[in-house]
Amino acid sequence: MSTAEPGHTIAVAVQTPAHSGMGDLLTYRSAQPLAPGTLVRVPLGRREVLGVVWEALAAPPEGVDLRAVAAVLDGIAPLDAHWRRLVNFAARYYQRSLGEIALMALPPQLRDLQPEQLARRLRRPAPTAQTDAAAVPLVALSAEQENARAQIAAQPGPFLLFGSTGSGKTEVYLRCVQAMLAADPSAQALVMVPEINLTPQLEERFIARFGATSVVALHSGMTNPQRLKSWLAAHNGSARIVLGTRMAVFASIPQLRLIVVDEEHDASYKQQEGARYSARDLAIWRGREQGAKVILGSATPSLESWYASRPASADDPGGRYLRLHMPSRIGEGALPRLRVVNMNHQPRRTVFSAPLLAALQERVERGEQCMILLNRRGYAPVLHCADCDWKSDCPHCSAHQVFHKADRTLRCHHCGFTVRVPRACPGCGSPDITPIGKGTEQLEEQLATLLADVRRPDGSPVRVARIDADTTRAKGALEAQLAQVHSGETDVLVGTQMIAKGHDFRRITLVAAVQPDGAFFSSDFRAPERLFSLLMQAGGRAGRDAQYIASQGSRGELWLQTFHPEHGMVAALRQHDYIAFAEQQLQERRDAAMPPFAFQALVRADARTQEVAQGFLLAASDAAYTQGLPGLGDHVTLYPPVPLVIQRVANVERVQMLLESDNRPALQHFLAAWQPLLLALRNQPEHKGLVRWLVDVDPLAI
DNA sequence: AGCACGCCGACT
DNA sequence: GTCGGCGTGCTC
Repeated sequence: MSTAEPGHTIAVAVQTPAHSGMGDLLTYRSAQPLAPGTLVRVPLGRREVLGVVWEALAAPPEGVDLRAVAAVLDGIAPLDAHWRRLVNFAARYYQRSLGEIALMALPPQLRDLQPEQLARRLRRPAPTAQTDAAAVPLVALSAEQENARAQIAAQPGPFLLFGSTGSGKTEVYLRCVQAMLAADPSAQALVMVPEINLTPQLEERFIARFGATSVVALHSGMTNPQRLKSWLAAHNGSARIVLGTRMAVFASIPQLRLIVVDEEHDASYKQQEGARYSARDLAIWRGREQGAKVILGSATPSLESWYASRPASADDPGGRYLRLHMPSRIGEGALPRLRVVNMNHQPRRTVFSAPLLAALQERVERGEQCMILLNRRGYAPVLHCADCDWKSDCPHCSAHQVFHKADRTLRCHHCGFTVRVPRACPGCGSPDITPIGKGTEQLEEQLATLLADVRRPDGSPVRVARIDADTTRAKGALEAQLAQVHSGETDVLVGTQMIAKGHDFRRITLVAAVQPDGAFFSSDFRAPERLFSLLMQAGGRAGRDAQYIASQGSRGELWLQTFHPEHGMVAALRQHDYIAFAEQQLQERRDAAMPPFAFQALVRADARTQEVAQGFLLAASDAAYTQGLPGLGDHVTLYPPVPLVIQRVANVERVQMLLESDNRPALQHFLAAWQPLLLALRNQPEHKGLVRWLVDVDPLAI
């Protein structure tokens, strides 16, 4: 077809397959010059795809027959250099192609809209505002809040807003956004929360303060048309405030001046599939690049952020962040008291110890609410045959199928494989098959029995409810169930950690973790950090309504049932002392040369057999040594491949290899140089059974 | 990743 | 005789 026709040669980012061996950018020709950032539709094979013009090339590359750009989406202003630099950085840092990140960052509906359809969409008049900013009189800030606000106004940041649950961090965010919007009539703000569930309540608060026209939300729970609409409003500047989950960090926000990352320690900010980016870390990078202040907020910061915000001392210039501390609870609500039950002194197999049961009963009789936490869905994690030792193993995974009593199924939580519960043992026919261990379903059932005779103040029987991923599968189910708790209909709420996050249950005065011990001695070095954060957050739920609690003459309590009451974390929890806990954890990390004192990446291979997966990583390791890749041996350490904790999922064997470095750029250089070697290996016949391989930079768990 | 082409089994 | 199974190969 075409030869050296006149026209312009342009490089376009399209969604090329991550490891197809194609370059980042494909080259096309265009009759008109096209500015970088312009959205175009280009032919790719037999289809036509969305692309982003990345740069104009002086000359077409040798030996490729260029095809012409099919259409230009000129109704949308080109993406600016800030956005393109963010995409470029994320692609390099997380070892993905430019096109993959660029397309991931755009609203999905743009991919399948023809220019005419888009033009029609853009002509549609924007609905006029239903809600104006309410003239709500502002409550006065506490001295701590005022100090934080003033520091954020005066300093460049980034800031770590370290404020306990109930210290009023959200009000500080609101004031900072308000000040920034007032100072600059075109300025925009980005506010991120870890989970979709938390966006509605945040949206409500921001709309009440700033009006519905200035606020848009961006998260995966929205429909594609909604997402497009929000994205366009952020892109053209009509939305002053963008609220969203981690994906919002990639929104085009040309006049971005402030970024808030609430609950910055939360693991949800790290994407766990595809491009494994950290929205919190990208927010820091984006803020610096685009000249926006960044506020990270948490009651239990990640150790990374805690370390990065350490104050300067005689022999240490201090961290890159400015730490702002707000230790007090608004309304003088006392922090909950910690109650520890030593399970070594309880009868074996006790689930609810006598003292905890008595406390629950007492609270219910007083009309108060309780919350029981257990991180395991279902009735029991495994079924077992007493005669032949059969266990309900998933045939496709190296994991047990979980017994769900409600619908009489055995379900694998890793691949979804579900069967009906057998009447007799599939191994030997014995009828003596019994559930081992406890899940939330069973706790709910047992509590209902144990508290059957307990009466609420009005004489009605106790009501036990459960909230977990199983009870909230249907759309709107979570909201409905939360509303039941708020209305006081529920006395005792059993659930997984999803009930501990962010939801304000004002009348809960007791929170109990019945089996937290797993995390004390987990192989995952971040498990203690996560448990501490969860318990502090959950404990913060207990007794937020200070007046109510005072009127009852009681105090919020956090109960722990543990076989290890001497564990250091227990003491730190008792004192509500995040600082002591963090310092102790940091010391351990420093001694073991772990993050934040070292930088990590994982390379994982998925294959049909364990041998192929291992073989691929061994070959990758060998290749790195024979090629003498930069940094290997002095700055970068390669560890031997090991199977994942759950070795096989859906009949795919999974092996991973840890890389560690004392220097972030060195690790980056190494990974970039390694990538082409991995690609070449993949095509060798001895690695035929390889399903995929992936790189996880700054992994959360190893 | 899509989406083709390509060469072998049970249906209108 | 076709509809369709998923093996493998390509996309500026």
